[in-house]
Amino acid sequence: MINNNTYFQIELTARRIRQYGQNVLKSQGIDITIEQWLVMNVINENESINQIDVGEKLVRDKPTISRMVNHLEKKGFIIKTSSSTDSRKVELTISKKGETMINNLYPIIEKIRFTGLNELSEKEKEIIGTILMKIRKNLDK
Amino acid sequence: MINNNTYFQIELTARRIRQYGQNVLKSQGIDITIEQWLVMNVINENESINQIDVGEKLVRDKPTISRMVNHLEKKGFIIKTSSSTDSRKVELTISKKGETMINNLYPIIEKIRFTGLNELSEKEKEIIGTILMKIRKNLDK
DNA sequence: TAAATATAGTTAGCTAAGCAACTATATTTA
DNA sequence: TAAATATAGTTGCTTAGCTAACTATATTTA
Repeated sequence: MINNNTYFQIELTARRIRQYGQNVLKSQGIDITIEQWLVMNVINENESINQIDVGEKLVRDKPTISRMVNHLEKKGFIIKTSSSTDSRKVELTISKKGETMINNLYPIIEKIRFTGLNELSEKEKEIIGTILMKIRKNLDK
Repeated sequence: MINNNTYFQIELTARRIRQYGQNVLKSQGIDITIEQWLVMNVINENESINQIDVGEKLVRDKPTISRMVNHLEKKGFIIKTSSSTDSRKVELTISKKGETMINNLYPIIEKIRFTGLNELSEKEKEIIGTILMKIRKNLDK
């Protein structure tokens, strides 16, 4: 049966997590997607980061990051300036509005994380991390 | 760090699996997506199934299945007829062309599955399955 | 230094997922 | 049985992911 397959379960769980998180954000009246939050968070933790580096941290390709960054800029959450030392590059920072959003978001994101994972022991988290990494390594050969 | 987070790893692994599988299919010159294959497979295992039931088995919503089914029909892999007992429903079956595709696909899909999972013991597969289910259950509360 | 190559980012085209609103047919229930 | 409700499927809108092809700027190398 397809539903017993490990791949299927990984994919299903990933989808369920995104869906659950999105619903929580929506229920709080917050106009941002989980993916957009991830980008915001990376920029927040890495002042003046460029798009390539955001993509590397989130393991997303260039066009995906490009569109998400432009989207976040349009929403006024981030500021995008051209690098003065290398004009191919962009420097991304969080705007005042973005900062406010992040401060609102942190506790909610923590709650989302907690909901799915609170019944997992540290040992279990470690085990699942190890197994997932093993799978990715096999696929990267 | 974001990359140590269990959610992030699940999502990343899911993406990597899809990506790897798609590349293998492409390299074999097979014009089908992993998602389309999943739908084909469900129809193949459940003669005359309708779209709602396909959606339930794959945990996808109605519009997603509707579009994928229409896509597969256009490609000539499946046949879609209106149910004679309930004209709201549809009856999905695999066409001759679809059957040929499935027969070609089975060994390739097995190989894809094997690549990522062959170094996992049965015990590990069981453990990861249990943990993933636990996460989903927490989110469904 | 001029030409070739590498890097950063964008645009276009595709598939898929999700939600909401819709049509059409079946079933319930008042 | 007529009206209300439930079910199956479709359409429209949005976001995201991927590939390929493109522009522009930097860096290498011949």
